[in-house]
Amino acid sequence: MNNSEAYIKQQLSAFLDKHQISGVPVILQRPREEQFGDHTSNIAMQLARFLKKKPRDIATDIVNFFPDDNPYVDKIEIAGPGFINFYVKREGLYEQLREILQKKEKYGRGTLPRPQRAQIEFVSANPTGPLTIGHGRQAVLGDAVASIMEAAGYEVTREYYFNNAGRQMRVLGESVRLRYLEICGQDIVFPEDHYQGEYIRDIARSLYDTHGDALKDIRDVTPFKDAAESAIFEDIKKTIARLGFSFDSFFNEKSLYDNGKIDEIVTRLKEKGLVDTHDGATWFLTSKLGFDQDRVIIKSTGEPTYRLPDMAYHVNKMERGYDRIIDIFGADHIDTYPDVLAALKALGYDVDKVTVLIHQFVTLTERGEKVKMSTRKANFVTLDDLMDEVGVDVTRYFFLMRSMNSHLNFDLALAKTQSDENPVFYIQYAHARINSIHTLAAERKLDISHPEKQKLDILQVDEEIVLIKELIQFPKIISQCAETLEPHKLVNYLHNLATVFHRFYTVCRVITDDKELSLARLALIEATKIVIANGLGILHIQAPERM
RNA sequence: GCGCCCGUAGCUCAAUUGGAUAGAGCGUUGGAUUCCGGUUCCAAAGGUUGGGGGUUCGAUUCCCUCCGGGCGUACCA
Repeated sequence: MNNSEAYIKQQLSAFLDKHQISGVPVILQRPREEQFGDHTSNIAMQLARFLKKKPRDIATDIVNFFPDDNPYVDKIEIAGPGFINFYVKREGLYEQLREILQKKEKYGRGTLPRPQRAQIEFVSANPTGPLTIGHGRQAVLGDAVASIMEAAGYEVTREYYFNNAGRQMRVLGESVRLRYLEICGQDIVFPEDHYQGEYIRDIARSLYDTHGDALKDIRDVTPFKDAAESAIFEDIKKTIARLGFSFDSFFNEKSLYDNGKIDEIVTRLKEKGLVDTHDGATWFLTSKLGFDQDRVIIKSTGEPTYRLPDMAYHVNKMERGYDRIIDIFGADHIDTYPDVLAALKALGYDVDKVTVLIHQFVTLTERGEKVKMSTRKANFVTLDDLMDEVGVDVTRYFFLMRSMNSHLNFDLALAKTQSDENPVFYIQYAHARINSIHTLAAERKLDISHPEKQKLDILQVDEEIVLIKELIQFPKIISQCAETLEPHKLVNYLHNLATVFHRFYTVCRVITDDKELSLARLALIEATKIVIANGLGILHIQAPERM
């Protein structure tokens, strides 16, 4: 929050106190249109029912309540049905512009009132194959959410939860074993429901390279499974690293069995009278908690369903003492979490700490036709393939530019052809352009080492003022994104900022014979560069010096 | 059938969480550069926000109902 905003809010609160009104929030918004000023309040319309007066009359009272001379507000107008529009003094803008130049890479960070710890779980794909484009969306989304939270002041743990036991993994091991036997020269029948991908052959090949045919009589799939798991995991980690981040921890579901936490959940739920056994299975009585049906947590085979370890895992997260716990799931897992949360709540944990983010699918199209993606059938395009085609920055940008609860339509052919005119380059270009102006400034012997000490109030052209106003939104954007956990808003902001900058650049020549003006404009574009670099940095997208 | 998400310009998507004349990109059409990077800028055309009701000063946003699409609705994860 900047000074003018704080001042206006304070005055409005004082007005409410004077009239002994409570329960009406004082909210300032930034008007959509430039002509409506810098801040706007709808409070007069909100108060109409309390004061039993016309909104415009109340607005007049409020305007009169503001002292004539104050350090921040230049002009106040009443507009439309009763909006109060505030026009701030320019001195305040220059002050805030200077703040950017002083704080540099710290600008916009640390908006959280007090430091908090957060854990965020995402990707969590079992190691049965390379990451797909679908995983890519979640990986980039999760990392960006984590990074935005870090910028706001959270200490974030990025966690990957996986299960290396169970049916899926046995099938994987068996798939490798069969390919291995094939390489050994045996005739095999490869079942349709096994993993068809070429990477299975690669793993089998490397086993053959190190062991020859020594494993051909081993019926146990374990060595094949283990080899596949470690090879695939290594691959996944490489892909993640290429995307520009890494996980702080990999949490193995198996540990929950080993330390008895799985059994403990059943016992504790039993104590609450929420567990029953019939038809050979153990049931979680969700119908007692308002759900329409009970859920099996231990199958008649004695094997738990996914719900049970999920519950134990979440209890574990709770006990680690985080302030916030974020789960990111694809839309296909939408039914998994209500039971888990219900169990947590029943066991007395504070469920409000948990935020579940569901993102919709990536529908991949090729020449207008939908491509169904399945790891098992191997008709998928891997995340690495995508990065090979369009690069890391475009990949990240593409996954981040849309709201997560909107389906992402990914036309592969289009992504390739557009990769050289992608919107991400539009933002990066602004950054590179500024750098190149700085280079010229240095050649002209202009001293730009201390832009924060520059005289700034000669920046008076509309395009300059608009740019300043856009720049100083940045801290608020970060805190809003951290609150709503929506990275696409930061993306949209940066794109808009780039637009405002390019417009400024077209109208205002930075380096001219007027030395004082040149230095002021150099300071302005330095601030622009800082904000773009900070924003892209948070999204883990490069801000290049030249392109 | 039930639950969640979505439906906005030709296409892909936004919309300050209920605000003023619903905005961008791509595509289409027409313009701008003796000068700091034209991967740029300006302009035009393009809309009954899927349909219908309701809530109120005010609805793309909230509620109801229908239509259409996606994902679930397992003793798979």
